[in-house]
Amino acid sequence: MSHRYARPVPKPAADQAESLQLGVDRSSPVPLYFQLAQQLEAAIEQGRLAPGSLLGNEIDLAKGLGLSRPTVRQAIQSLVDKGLLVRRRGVGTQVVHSQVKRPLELSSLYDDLEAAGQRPATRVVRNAVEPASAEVAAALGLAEGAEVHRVERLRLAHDEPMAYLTNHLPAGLFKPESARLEGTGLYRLMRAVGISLHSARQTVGARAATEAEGQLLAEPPGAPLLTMARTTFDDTGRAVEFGSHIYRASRYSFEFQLLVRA
Amino acid sequence: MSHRYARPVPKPAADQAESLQLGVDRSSPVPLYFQLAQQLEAAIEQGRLAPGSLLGNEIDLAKGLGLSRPTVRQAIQSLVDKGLLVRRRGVGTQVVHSQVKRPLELSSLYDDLEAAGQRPATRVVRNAVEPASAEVAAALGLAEGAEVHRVERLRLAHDEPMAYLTNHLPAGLFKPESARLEGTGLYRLMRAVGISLHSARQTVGARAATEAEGQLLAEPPGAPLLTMARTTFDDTGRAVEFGSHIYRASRYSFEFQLLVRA
DNA sequence: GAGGTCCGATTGTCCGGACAAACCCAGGGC
DNA sequence: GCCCTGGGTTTGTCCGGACAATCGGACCTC
Repeated sequence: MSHRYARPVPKPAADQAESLQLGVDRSSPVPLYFQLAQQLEAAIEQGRLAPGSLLGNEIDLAKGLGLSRPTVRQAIQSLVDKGLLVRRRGVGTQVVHSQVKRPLELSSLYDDLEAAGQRPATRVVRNAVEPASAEVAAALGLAEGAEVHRVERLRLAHDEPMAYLTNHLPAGLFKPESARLEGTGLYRLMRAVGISLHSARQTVGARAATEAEGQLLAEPPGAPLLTMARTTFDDTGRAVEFGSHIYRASRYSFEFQLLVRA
Repeated sequence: MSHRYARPVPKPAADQAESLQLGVDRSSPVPLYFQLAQQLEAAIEQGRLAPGSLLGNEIDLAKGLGLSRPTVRQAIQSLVDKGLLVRRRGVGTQVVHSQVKRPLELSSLYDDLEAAGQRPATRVVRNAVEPASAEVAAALGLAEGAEVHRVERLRLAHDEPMAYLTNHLPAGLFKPESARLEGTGLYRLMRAVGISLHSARQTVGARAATEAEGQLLAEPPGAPLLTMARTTFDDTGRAVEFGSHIYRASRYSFEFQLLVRA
């Protein structure tokens, strides 16, 4: 008991570039820092880089890969921003050991369900152009009475109702066709026509189901519903979508990851 | 109507460094890029930089400030990450014009209420050390039966119950004293003793109130409640807190901002 | 043995430059 | 009038280097 090696992980940290099979392809159009970030992320997810272990120092890593230090730093920084790595001056960069998943995408319910293997289906209940109500106009930044598409959809999983989705889109942005809405999510359609979704503001609450809502979702009146209202903006700051949705609380909940801002 | 100037904002974009009173203090210990970022952010918030307007190009900006381009880029990038600016190659950097607020802090209910001027109050109902249940142990990454602090609090605003908060903390991390919990939020106490909160995983749902829960929150049995379960991690990835909370849906909802990952 | 001090290691900040890629607009060709 | 091409502008990527700030352990002193 005379000797102690208290270092968290006394890893020799030799040529990680080789031991982790890191290496970049300079003929690829993919940026070098991005290639490196992807490889590191894969190594972390597959456990080849153990949680808590130290990454070799930036200078050696750069030398081993034939890159400059700024490029290596850019790669590491992108993973720090994702919450996968933590840097400590004077110590090094280590892998966070926790089940950090994804810091909350701007995701659609459709994609969520599909990723969970839930066989999502959509029934378009309504799809029409109408003048915007005061609430919708305010959310979208339009004049009251301006024309908007109104889309109402029932979302099912395994043939069971999950949620009732009501969306409003400024007319002229693009025309959501019912046939396509049945086969995929709204966001995927919007991205497909070149709208680059950027940010969203959303409110999540709960309330008791009305009679009509109960009918739609196969719940008794008064059953707790999860509500979500969301306004989505493109990268110029224009509001491109306002949705107000209700979910069966017995079947659905929101799960997400938060990162503290530096 | 023969001439059209379709440029979004045909701003001459001369010496913005002067017109916006930008300038850095090289004797300050605050990093240069951070000083610049703060000044730009202030200019945006105060409207001196109008939404949609173009920032002068990076090279001129750097020259005007006596900084290098990488430093200016670092400042701009930090604001892009916050969602305040958008870059377009070949075009320039422009201010997003939308009511982007904050991309969701890891905030405590206490701070939220205080910020809203709601005069929050706390009544500590229970504060004891006990063995961890299976659920708590799993959430905190401890062995079942390991000692944990269990804290139950009733949170009021304007003397009305708002939420009932149940938290579990690994014993030995720090001792949450009831007297201090009455005066502030749990997160503030944890930060004060040097625990650096880093990320959290949370689930938001809804359910009907039980008889006992209704009593606590002054709601009838069966009333819809908003539920939130959260596990918080420090920057080494250790779980430092697990909370499972219920909110009166009639009085409270979650509101937050999402940013799309690049 | 306890405490403070020094020092090597590592990341943080900053510089100056170079070329590539994407975008917008004007001009020319049809 | 319409399409395509070209050039100028601006950001994106990458390099190599320099010094400062911070951390943690080793060493020395008392």
